[in-house]
Amino acid sequence: MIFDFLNDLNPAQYEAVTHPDGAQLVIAGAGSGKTRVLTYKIAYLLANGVSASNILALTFTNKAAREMKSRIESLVGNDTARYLWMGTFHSICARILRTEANKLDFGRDFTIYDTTDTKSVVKAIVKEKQLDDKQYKSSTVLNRISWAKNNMYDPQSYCSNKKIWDYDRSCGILALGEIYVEYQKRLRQANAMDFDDLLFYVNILLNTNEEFRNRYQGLFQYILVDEYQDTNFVQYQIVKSLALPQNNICVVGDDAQSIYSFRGADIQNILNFQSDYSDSQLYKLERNYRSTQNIVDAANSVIKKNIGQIPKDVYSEKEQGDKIKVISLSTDREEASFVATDIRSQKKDYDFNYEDIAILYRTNAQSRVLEDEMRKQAIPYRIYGGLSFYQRKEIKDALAYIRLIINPQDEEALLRIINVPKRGIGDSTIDKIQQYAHENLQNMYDLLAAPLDHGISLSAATAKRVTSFYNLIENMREQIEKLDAYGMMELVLKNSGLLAEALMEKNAEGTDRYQNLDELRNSVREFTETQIQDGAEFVTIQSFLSEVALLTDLDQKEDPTEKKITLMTIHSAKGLEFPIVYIVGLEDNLFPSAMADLENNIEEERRLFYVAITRAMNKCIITYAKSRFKNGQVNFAIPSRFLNDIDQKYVEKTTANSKNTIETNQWGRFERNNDVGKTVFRTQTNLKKLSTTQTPRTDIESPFPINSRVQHSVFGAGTVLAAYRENENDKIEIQFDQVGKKTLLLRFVKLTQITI
DNA sequence: TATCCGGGGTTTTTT
DNA sequence: ACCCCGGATA
Repeated sequence: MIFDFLNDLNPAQYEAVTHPDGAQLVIAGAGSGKTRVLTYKIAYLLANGVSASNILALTFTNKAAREMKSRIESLVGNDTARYLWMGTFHSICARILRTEANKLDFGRDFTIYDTTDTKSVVKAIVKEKQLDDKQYKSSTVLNRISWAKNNMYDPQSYCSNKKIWDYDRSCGILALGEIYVEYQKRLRQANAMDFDDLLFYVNILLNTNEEFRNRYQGLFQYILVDEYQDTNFVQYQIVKSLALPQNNICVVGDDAQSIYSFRGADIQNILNFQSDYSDSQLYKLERNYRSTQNIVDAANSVIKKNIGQIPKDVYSEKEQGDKIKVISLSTDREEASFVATDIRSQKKDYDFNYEDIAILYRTNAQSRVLEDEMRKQAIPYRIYGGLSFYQRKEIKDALAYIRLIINPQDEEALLRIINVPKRGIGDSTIDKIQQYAHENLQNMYDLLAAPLDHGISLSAATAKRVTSFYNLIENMREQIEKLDAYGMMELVLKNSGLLAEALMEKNAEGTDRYQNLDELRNSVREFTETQIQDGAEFVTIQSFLSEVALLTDLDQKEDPTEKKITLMTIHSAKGLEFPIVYIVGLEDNLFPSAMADLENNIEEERRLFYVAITRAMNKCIITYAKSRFKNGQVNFAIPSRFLNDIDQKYVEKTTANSKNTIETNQWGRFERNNDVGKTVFRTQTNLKKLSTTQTPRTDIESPFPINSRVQHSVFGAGTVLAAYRENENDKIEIQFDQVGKKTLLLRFVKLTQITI
């Protein structure tokens, strides 16, 4: 019987899966089988004769899409799942735009600019407009532009909007509109889109192009959206528009797990779903199949502290399980070493495997210490986020060659590789050509053929080098129709000289780079083979590149034979589960983040904590450190307020060494009971050369009297020469005499007394 | 043109 | 501790 698989579902899941046509909201508590419902629902539609190509399923990661597809294939017993439109918003939009690019006056081989590219565009604009790059930091500008696009403001409407103008004025960034205009112009000239453009343009087409709208509304008869609580305004609009007119739309999510507001996600989308679709049906999945009762109950007690959610009652019928362990350590190093040691004992005493274990943290920066410690204790680990494979320099270089070959207008790619490997084309040469190109509205690439013909003043030797770079690229361009993706990648690696360069370097770094390039080559081959298996006749390098641009390292294939623990941020852990989860760094100003002390952000941080706890199936171990090395100096921390949010009856507290108290007096000396008498100073900023114009003051209260001798943990002894007070910030600067070879200025912060 | 040095600034989370 | 940039130097 083809509907046999429905027997796998519990009653609530069954109802959701077999919901008839129309709008449907599935509120799925953590671990309640959300993915299962989506998967089975699609299988159910297929079994009912709906054609795969008429189903659009939007997932949060590409990996989730892949896994779901293969699961569906095994449920329905054939490979029709291949024709599903399934992927992230970004990859689906990219796919649509490849075929519709001409409607927007883009070429179909447009490049997708990543953050590095967009940053560099913004920097160039700010520089050319002679704006202050402190005020107009590329990250600030890009955040703002991203916000604008996510809210469907094009450059014109951005500039003419009074509210936006007021806001930008209050931030002292009034030129933003102007930058946005120029930015968008540049991207267009480069035949490039950024991440936000992919969504933005699809929505533009839906709003303005009737033929387009009819085509895709007709194509997507059924729409399913995973993680709906993390959709932003554009995504909301796209879904809303595509679902018309029949509104066969099924959204799945959990408002308690909304953690992406920083990129525009609006929790209201899920809260308002029922009023947006008046005849929608609500389903709730409340039974958690993942975690023990203790974990579920503890997580519930945390999330209860938030107000304004869809009421639900998540419960587990698994065993009670261990209590959540909360462990206090004195430094971040000790925290890492505790975790490593504990992992080894879990593995030995309880027979867990490495792949059962994850360490989750709030910020990527925390991974460093953990990594060191894992290596020290010989624990195999896999780290996600941070510098991913496709972010590495050599990989980006190789891909930039491909980008330029495919899209000669791609100026960022050109700038990246014109002198990589070194071929004697320096900054001033590049500047001249670029300037000429911009002034005369020409493509930089076209000028390279014969720069002297355009009157660009270069020495004959330099011009020759430029032309030969042009010929290098042109020669490869000629092969693009003939060679498949793998062939092209081989050609690029060889002809560009990147492989040779890595090989020449006879150090560890060089071999590393060589291996990475080799891995890139392998991944192209793998890609090519998979596509052939899926029925493609000829796999182009274009298809590889467009895939890769939207890949995250979460999407990387993992080798199942390699058993490793997982290190990742809580954000990337969303949707995953592990038998044992360590959550580290539960300190105020870290988790919750220092950026989030405003009342409306604290709830999102708390949801993040909820997400972290609910990743755990059997054991959840939480740690915090009393001091942490950050930005080159020791910072003292107090335990996260979230620790108090957990109902203590689910918690077992351990202090690694409970006698270890730290007290600081208001000037940042602190004394430990085990080394009383030693005075350690907390410095707030880095040491810097004395360059102050301030006049020393003698009238202020200072723990360091003039001419007294002090001992610094790193810089040794010094004499206090002067003290300053910096406005009302309770900061005091002290000038030491020759420490090492330099006169140093230290800055101290007045601490409020803390006791841990 | 390439490389080296030093100063200054810096940190949330990601497609 | 780290990265990025600019200026000086080879």
